Amino acid sequence: MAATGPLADDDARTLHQQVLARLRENILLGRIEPGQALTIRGLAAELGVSAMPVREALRQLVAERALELMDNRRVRIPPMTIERFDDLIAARVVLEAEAAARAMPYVSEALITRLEAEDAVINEAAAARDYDTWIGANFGFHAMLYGAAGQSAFLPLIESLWLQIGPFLRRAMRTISGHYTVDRHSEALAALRRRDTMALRIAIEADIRDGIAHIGSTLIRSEAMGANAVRAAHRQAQGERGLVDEVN
Amino acid sequence: MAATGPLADDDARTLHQQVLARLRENILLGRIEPGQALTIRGLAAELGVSAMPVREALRQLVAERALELMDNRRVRIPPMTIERFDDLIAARVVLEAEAAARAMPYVSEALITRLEAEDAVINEAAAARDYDTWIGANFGFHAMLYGAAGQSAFLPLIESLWLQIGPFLRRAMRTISGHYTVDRHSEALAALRRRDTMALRIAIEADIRDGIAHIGSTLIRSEAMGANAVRAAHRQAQGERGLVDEVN
DNA sequence: CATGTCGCCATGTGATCACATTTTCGCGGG
DNA sequence: CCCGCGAAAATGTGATCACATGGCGACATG
Repeated sequence: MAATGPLADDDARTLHQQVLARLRENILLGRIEPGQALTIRGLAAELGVSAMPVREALRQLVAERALELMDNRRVRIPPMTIERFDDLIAARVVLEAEAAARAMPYVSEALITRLEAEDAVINEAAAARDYDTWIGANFGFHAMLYGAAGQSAFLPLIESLWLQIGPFLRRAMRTISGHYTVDRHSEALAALRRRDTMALRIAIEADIRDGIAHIGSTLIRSEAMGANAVRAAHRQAQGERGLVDEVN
Repeated sequence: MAATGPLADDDARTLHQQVLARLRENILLGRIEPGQALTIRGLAAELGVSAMPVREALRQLVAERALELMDNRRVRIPPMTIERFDDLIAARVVLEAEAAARAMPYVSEALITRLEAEDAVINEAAAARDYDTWIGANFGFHAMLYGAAGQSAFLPLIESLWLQIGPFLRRAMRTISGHYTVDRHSEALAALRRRDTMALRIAIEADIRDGIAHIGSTLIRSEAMGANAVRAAHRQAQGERGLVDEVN
């Protein structure tokens, strides 16, 4: 079920492109559980295609670090470790703060309006615990901002990081309970309106550190401690901070 | 000739892995000219394999942004533009400075000795105009440093950037004449010995900006002006700065 | 009980082919 | 000369198959 059903019949793209897009989305949105079987023949059967486009798509996802090739030549969602998580967060902070600053001159009022609409979608999805939309719109918000200048060499790098974090992010979201609204996205939007690049950098970094970095850090360290610590770590996370943008 | 000859017979890796490694190396070292034919059947014939491992390797290289998939479904070395070049340099600066700082606690005296040896290789290769070794050892120096802690999520990102810059870097090297030794690597090594993280960050950034960013910037802006400006830009680059580490 | 061996099955890899798509080339006309 | 058209050639895509590799269970042995 890692492919979540067959491909549509009337798509003009090559099968490989369709398979790749499907799997990327499923990884980004955390729909594939770690440990779930990812075999070429299994995915091909589920998607209703031959093995070829699946093989090539898997190669591409390995290259993007969304999937990991193991010694037995199978692929899997890479397990999250403390060190890897810290690396991914640090890389997100330096790349996304820089990408946002570089995008600033290209951000129009119309784009700010669209970003606001996307932020509203995020907040609704968070309240409704619609994880697909929550992650998808969140990524959409960031990609929209960094892509304001059009093609950017930063975007594929950032996308690889999101793909790597996606499965873990969904699990981290599930540890959140309650509903508060401390909103780093609105701080970023305010910085954009004021054309304040430094404030934008700070807001993007705070968005990452106060969001996924905080909740994810709690989750991954609790996993390293064992299952019993999950509840204590969960209560700590709940008590300390607002939660909506914390999962960015 | 983009593959530079057939594969070796006694390699234990899968053919796909061998093809991928060969093509990655050739792209990183700038052995493939922009515009050079990259067809599946052509590469397969040159490497002495069937189309399959070549197809899969090309998919992977597209995912790493080393190659670009065009509308006609062919792949090519992506052309360098001013905007893209600026993005790639900025991304290198933020990622590599951070990766170096994170690696600092794991850098041993033995590693510093190995870095010094690699730097000597770079200097010899530069003096001898051995572009393969010059680029390869330079990348080796950086990868050795950032990989001091072992696996790092930064390294694949950085490697993608080097793959994207590689073909252009080789061309930029060819515009350099004369032999001076202003050495940013030795500044980085000095910072490592002193355990001075800020100085290391500064040295890495200076290495990138005073090196490839400077020469490459000259080349790409001259290309945007036209071929006649190449000589004027070339003389300017020669007159201003030492040249060895400037190509980093 | 633990360990090793063997056979079977699932899965990945590489080769090949047919078909789809794109490029090249030759010819004719203006 | 250039342009358009059609055919042939080159190239990419997807399907299929045979073989290689790895995992697992059953069985034998100490």
